[in-house]
Amino acid sequence: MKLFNTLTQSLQEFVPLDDTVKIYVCGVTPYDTTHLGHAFTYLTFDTLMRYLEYTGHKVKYVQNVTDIDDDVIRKARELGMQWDELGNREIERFLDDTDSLNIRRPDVYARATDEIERIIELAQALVERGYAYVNEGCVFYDVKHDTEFGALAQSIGLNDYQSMLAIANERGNFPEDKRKRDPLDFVLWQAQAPGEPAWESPWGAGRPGWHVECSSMSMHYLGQQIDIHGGGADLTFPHHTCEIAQSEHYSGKAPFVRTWMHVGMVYQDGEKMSKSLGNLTLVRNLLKEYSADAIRIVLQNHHYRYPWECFPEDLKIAADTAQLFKQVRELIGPRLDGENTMLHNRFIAAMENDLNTPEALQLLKQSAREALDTRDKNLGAEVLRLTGILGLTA
RNA sequence: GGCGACGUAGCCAAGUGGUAAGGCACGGCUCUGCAAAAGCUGCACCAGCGGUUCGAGUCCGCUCGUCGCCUCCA
Repeated sequence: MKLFNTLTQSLQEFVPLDDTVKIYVCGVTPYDTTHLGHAFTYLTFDTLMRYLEYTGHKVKYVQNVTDIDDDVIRKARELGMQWDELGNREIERFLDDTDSLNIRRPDVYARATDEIERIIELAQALVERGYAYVNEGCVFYDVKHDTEFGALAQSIGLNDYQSMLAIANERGNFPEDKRKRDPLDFVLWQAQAPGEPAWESPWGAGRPGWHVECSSMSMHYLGQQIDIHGGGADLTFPHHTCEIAQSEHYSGKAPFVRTWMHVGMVYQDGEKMSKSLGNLTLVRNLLKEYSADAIRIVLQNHHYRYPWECFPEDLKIAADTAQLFKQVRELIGPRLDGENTMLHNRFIAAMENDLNTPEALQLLKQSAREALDTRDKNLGAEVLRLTGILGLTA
C-alpha cells in the first residue's frame, strides 16, 4: 500500500515495522461538540484501520484526549463547571457521536491526565539532556538548542528554523516571552496559575503543556518508534513538529514516526469549519436527517488529504448511494455467496493508492447499478463485501 | 511579508504525456390519463501567456486569481 508521508511530501510504500501496525491519532480537546471536520479525520483512520485489517495486518490504534488544557479550563469557567466535569461530558458526547457513525473506537483511548507521571519524567529527561530548561516553575523546550527542529514544519512551507524564528520575533507579543529564552520555545510543564488545577512535580505544582502529552502517550502505549501518526492538517505545525522534537530527543531514536498522515480541512460557507468561527455542521444534527452510511459516504467521497466543502446536495446524493447499496442487499439477501474478482481487484488497487476512497466508492456505485440491472448476484455480493470494508452497513 | 497548495462545464469532480470519467442541475425524448419515479439522450476552446515534446489538462517558466500555514484549531 502506498501512503503519502507529510514529512517527505511523497507517496511511500507502507511497510510496518513489525507484525502489528502501530497507529497514533491526535484526538480532540473535549470542550465542545463534534463537527463534520472531526468526523472526517476520525473516519479516515477508521477506514484505514479496517482496510489494514482486511489485508491481514494486526493493528494497534491509540487515540488521545487532551483533557487538561487552556481551552478546557476557560470553557468550564464560562459554563460554571469543573474542568473535569466538562471534560467527561464532552468525551462522552464525542464517543457517542463517533459511535453513531460506526467509527470503531481505538484500542486505547488515552487521557492526558492519566499520563502526568510519565510527562514529568519526559520533561525531566529533556532538561537533563539540555533540550529543555526550567524557569519560575515552568519547563520550556529549548528550540535553539535543537538544530533539527522544524523538519516537519518545513514540509508544509516553513522552510527553516531561521525563518520561523524571524516570524515569531516579529510578533513577539506573548506573555510567556519573559520566562522563555526564545519566542519559539514551547511549554513542557507550566506552573500553576491561581485557581487552576495542578499536579505536583519537581518544579512545583503545575500542569502539562500542550504538545508533550502526545509524545508521552505515543511512546508509552506504542513504543518509541511507530508506523503512523495522524491528525488534522492544522496540527502539522506546531503540534506535530514539537512532538517530533520532544520524542526523538527523549528516546534518542529517529524517526519517531515513519509515516505522518494529515487530513484536509472541511469547509463551510467558504471558510474552514472551526469552533471559533461558529460555522459548524454538527454530527448529531446531521444524524437527525441522514443515516450513518450516508454521512460516511459523503466523507469517503473525498480523498482524505484534500480540503473540501460540504454542500447540502452532496448529502442527498450520498443518501441515494446508501439507498443503492440497500437495494443490492435486497437482491442478495443476508449471505454473501458470490464474488467478482475484477471488481475486487480494482477496489484494492484504489485503496492501495493512498486510501483512495472516492475512487473505490465510484467503482462500487457503478457495480451496484450494474448488479441491479443484470441481477448479477456474484457482482452484488462482491459490492456488499467491499462496502463492508468501508464500514458501511447496507 | 515568508513559505506552501490549488485553479477542469452552472455546481461537485476524475484525470500522474497519447482522441476530456462520473455525479448534481438544466434541455430533449421514451414510458405514463397528468405528474413523479425510471430509462435514453444532449451539454467543456481543461484561468491566461510562453516553452519542452511527434503529441500537454497532465512537464517547465511567467502572469492573474482563490485558499492555507506562520504557538486557538480535527
